[in-house]
Amino acid sequence: MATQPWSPLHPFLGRLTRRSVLSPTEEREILGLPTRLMQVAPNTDFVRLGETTMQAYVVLDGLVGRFDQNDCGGRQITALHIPGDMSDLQSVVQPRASSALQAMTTTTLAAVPHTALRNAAAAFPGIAEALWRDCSVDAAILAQWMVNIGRRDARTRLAHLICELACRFGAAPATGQVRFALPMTQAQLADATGLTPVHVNRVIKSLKSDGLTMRPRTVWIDNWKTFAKAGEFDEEYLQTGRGPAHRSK
Amino acid sequence: MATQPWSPLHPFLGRLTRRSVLSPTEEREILGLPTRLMQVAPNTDFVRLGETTMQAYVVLDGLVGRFDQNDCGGRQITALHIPGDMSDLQSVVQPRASSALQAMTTTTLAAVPHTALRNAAAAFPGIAEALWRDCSVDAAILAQWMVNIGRRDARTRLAHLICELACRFGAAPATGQVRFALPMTQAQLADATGLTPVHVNRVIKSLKSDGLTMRPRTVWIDNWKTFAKAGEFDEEYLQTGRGPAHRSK
DNA sequence: CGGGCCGTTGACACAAATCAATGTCCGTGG
DNA sequence: CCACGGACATTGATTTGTGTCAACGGCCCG
Repeated sequence: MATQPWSPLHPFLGRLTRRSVLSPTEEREILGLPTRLMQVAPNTDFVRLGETTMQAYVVLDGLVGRFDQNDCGGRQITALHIPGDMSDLQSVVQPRASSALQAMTTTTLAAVPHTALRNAAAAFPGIAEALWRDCSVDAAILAQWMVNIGRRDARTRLAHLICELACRFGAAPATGQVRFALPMTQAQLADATGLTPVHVNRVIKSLKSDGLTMRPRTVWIDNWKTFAKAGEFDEEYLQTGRGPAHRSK
Repeated sequence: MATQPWSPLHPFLGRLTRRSVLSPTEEREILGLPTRLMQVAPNTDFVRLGETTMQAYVVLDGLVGRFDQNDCGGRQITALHIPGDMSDLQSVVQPRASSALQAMTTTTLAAVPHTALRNAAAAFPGIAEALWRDCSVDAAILAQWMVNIGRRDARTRLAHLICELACRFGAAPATGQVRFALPMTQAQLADATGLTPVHVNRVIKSLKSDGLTMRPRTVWIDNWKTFAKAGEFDEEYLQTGRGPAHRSK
């Protein structure tokens, strides 16, 4: 890997190889995918509902939310994408966007054309499988969010979301203390949890008793184990450990 | 197609080709996949949480639910699979089950080994893409359910679910009247909507004023358009129309 | 005939939404 | 440098949708 060429897609490759086994050729193929870098201002959609896209977007820096709404304008965030994530992977097989993608802070993206991804997937079964697996992990996260929203009270719900983000950001959940940057407003947290901004505020206050401190852009957790229990959190579903090497022969 | 051999997987092929374009060879490949037929009694899990599976299951008859739970035993159904669906497609790339699969009525399944699916996907890029696309539509449905649970009140929520099922069952949403069989108890509807059985009951009664009648195993809707409005339902996300033929060259 | 599952209904409790202010920070422009 | 405005956070009072508890009824099936 010392001789790998530089590519903006390194974080993305890292995300893939954390879960899937790729051959050196396949890794080179990923890093060699054509990209177009772009920067997006906070609170602006870069994919709009119903739009047909020709590319998928790797998040390099910042935070991206997938936004859906009901008919009365109620917003629901159905996914959050952090650096390394391909925020629109499914658009490769489903180019018409069924929800909007919005940068939640100043965000740097690498756009990768669908054609390039599709050709890579067709030529290298290992890549196809890795991409498919990544979609599938996203779906597992979605299912957890559903349990969260459908069957947990506001306190547990918010704690669970924060735990998930702590894990995904790799904020050392082994140690007692956890601290990470989270560039989300309380209103955005409300949109992600199906709550009200006001109630999110109250819940945050209430979670102080479980060792949570939130300042504008940072999260502080006194004791990971305690707090994870408050959020009924079990990181299993994040598939942090790389699955067995399912290589098609 | 008149000369196609008989296969229990015809319904599954139909599901795939409604959304993806497959070559005749690829279609034959799908139909030729090895299967093992099995019948499952009502309310029994055929995939348990945490289990590692070696096959995926096509629903041939009946109804399958994907069950998750919180730590207090609250159940949440995160997906429903009707005949033609591959109920566990993601297990191909993620064999460790992150939720349980339960037959909700007497259900007939066709088990297809992962190895066969993976080999087919590796040999035929069109098949890989079709499978990937199907996973992706499931994810879109999941996202809609999240909006449903997170941002709609109980009435709208239940109406939306019923509309979705009506569409997926192909219950002629063009005409005014709709009628279809739905083998779910009110408690199961509650698990799917994040509500309480008692409240589901009340909401059903309330939805009578929008032309809904539910008898034990059948749903009756007087006027589809009226009722769809009550459920804020727009079938777009079900991807009923087949997407453009994204064939990798 | 009896027992269990499911649907139905009522009274009541409570979590979260709603409404409405006020406070704090921060960038911008006078 | 200070005044202003806007975005966010915070707090209180009040309402309401949904959950909870408990009982009863119908129906099927053994």
